[in-house]
Amino acid sequence: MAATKFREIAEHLVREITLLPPGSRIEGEHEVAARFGVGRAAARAALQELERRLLVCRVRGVGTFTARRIDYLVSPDQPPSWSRTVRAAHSRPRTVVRRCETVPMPPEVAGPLGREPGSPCHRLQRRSFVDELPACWGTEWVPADVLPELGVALGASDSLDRILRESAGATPRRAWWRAALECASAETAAELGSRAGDPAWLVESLNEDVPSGRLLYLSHRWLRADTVRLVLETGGTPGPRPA
Amino acid sequence: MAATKFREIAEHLVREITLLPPGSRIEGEHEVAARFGVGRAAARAALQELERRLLVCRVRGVGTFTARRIDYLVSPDQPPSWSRTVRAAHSRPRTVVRRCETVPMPPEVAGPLGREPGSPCHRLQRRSFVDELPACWGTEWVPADVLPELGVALGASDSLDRILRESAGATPRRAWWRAALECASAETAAELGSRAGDPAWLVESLNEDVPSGRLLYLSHRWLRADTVRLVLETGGTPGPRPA
DNA sequence: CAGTGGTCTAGACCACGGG
DNA sequence: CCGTGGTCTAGACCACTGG
Repeated sequence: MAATKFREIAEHLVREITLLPPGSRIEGEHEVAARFGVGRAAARAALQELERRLLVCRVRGVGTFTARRIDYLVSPDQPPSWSRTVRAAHSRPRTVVRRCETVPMPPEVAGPLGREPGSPCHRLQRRSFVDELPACWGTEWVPADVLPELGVALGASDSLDRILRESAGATPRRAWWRAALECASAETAAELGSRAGDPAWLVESLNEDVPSGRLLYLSHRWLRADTVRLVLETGGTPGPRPA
Repeated sequence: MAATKFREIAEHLVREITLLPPGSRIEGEHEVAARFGVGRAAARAALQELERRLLVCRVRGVGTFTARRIDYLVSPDQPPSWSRTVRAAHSRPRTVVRRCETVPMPPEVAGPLGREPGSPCHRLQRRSFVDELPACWGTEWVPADVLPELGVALGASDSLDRILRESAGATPRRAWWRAALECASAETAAELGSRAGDPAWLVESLNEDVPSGRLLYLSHRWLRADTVRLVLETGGTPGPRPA
């Protein structure tokens, strides 16, 4: 099966590390090379193989660690909330506001949101973390009529979902979304703390208030594929539905 | 920006190959090493960087070529047809039946399809190609009451969508689906002609007949991420909808 | 058969992060 | 400062593909 040295080493290491909890430190390149009696290139190839399979995370100057990766379910049935989704995966969420400014709504945003182009709108740029590791970055467009004092509310909570529930009396839900896996541009990679060309999700979503159907905000976010295992699902359950 | 040799070479090559049509042959490792006056490891790293960004495709014993990658839109508004979707991307589709047998419907299939467990059902295993490159593999479960003679119909056409339209008088549409990006198991990778651990999409979908709402079949397919750029979208247009 | 990418050695120097 | 992973050389042999 694995006729090469580095694959045999990789298979050996897989069996060892699958037992360990996420974030555990494992052997580095030099140690693997010494333990298996191979050159550093072979040891390196083995660890890169594990990295490619998203089983380990390697950081220069620090070491090699078993991967932390969370499941992130995007569905109309799930609330569009970073903090809730991350906590559901037993990890710690955090979101940091990078910019929040009120601007005239651009036409490409006004169209989906059903507002007048040029009407006042909050442009919110944020980064989100899983266990303090950068995982998500993007922009939300919130019409001012939804919540005039968004900037003030962000001082009290970093969850947009929570703010809209508590300060705007809304119940957000994903009304429409689109997702694709891309290769990160240099700019996107910089925000995500990854490298240009690394795989990243682009998730666009339009969110509405459940009871009223009023459109609340438009979201445009990048997620690191090595940190977030995205699962995308249409609403409802797979099965016979009423006519 | 790119302080290393291999990144500079990679950037240089990116500018050259973005002008070329897909499938064009480009320089190999030895040529790149000679042209840029570096060792083979640096040349190799540069070409691997392009491969990681899905810009080139490398085959041992053959050479390095600019990538062919098609857009594959999964949406309730798009027909669930491999051949239609691939042709829409200006490529040649082909599907090969590996197995087609009539079996009692397993419970996990009967549930979503709203049939009795154990009722007769076609279990259809197929591989699909883009421009003769393996790209997709999976299973479809078609209740026998939808089309008793599925095996016969497959002799005339390799498109399940077309068969259902012409022989069963149905208009298939995706009623529900779920998608996630996984690392291929050894078995899946073998069917896709890729390597274990390579990224692959798992797309499950439940398809119905548009006018009647009758559930037609359940699909469970793997797609090579380096061949298919999957875009997943909910139905409808992003914008204000009628109440 | 010649040419391709895949693997591997035995070195070397470097950039980075933490104590 | 030391250890980490990142880069790189100059070789070598191999497996695979195509003509």
